Amino acid sequence: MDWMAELRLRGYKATPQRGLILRVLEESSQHLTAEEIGRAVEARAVPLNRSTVYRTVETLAGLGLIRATRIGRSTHYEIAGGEQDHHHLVCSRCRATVDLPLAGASAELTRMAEAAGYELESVEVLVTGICRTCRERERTAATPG
Amino acid sequence: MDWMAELRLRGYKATPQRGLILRVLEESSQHLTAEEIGRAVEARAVPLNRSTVYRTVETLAGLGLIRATRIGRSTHYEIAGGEQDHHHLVCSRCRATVDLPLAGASAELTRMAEAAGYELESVEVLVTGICRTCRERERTAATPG
DNA sequence: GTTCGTGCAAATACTTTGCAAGTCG
DNA sequence: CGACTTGCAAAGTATTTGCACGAAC
Repeated sequence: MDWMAELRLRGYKATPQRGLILRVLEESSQHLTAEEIGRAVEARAVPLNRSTVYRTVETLAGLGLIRATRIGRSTHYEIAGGEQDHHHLVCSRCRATVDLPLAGASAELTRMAEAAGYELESVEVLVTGICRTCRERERTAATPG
Repeated sequence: MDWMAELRLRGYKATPQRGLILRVLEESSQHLTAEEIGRAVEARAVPLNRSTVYRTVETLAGLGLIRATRIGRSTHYEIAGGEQDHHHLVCSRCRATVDLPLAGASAELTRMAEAAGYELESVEVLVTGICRTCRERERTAATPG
């Protein structure tokens, strides 16, 4: 995706910072925090202020180019690729996260929201559990010996 | 519910602070933040340090007596009454929150989590929308004249 | 009397804001 | 050139921690 062109097309300035943040998110295919985005961009030898990260992700989320998700105490960002209705399964120990492709999950939710008089905006499903790795680590640690 | 007895029964000290926090949550039937809990207790003329609130809600959540939910940037707490599987519909404007009784929502999620190698712990569904009041206020505000 | 819990103060993590300087179109 | 962006520094909000005193059992 040519992010620079996309930004200009929408009437936003195509700055190197915006391009880098989008590229980093695109290549990571992960949910990154503002801090992680900053470090990833800086790994490319481009200094990037955290305020800029925060302001940029807000702008990009507003444009629908990226999606924000609160996990634990920080907000994580990811490229708003194809599947709109995917959610997150997070390990409560190590924070490892996998996506849950929850295709039709919001159908009933929409109905319920409308019944409550709300105009639906977003559905965020956050499932927590313990991943296999952490479970095995804990089992091993618990083994007497 | 006799919270003091419940606490002692489980081997925890039954302090007035714990009792008050539980009572406040029970009576509010709302999702309160740590700050709101503190203010509500203090409204009963009992000073209550915020650290104590945070430590207490963590303890009580660990005991399963209350439930924690992240809404926006702060964590909200509520009495862990009957319906385990209820979730939240929040107005993105005024933060008004209603419960969504999502009975069987986690059945499929459990299956998916297990398929991913996770042992399920919790399912949190956070739906945002615009409540009727806010929509009407905005419509009125937008009316030319 | 011991152990656990609380208050206080300071620290931490995450995020937001005001303002001057810099860049894009 | 002018509007939009960035960097910097400082502030703000939410939460956590160390420690000494105090309360519950």
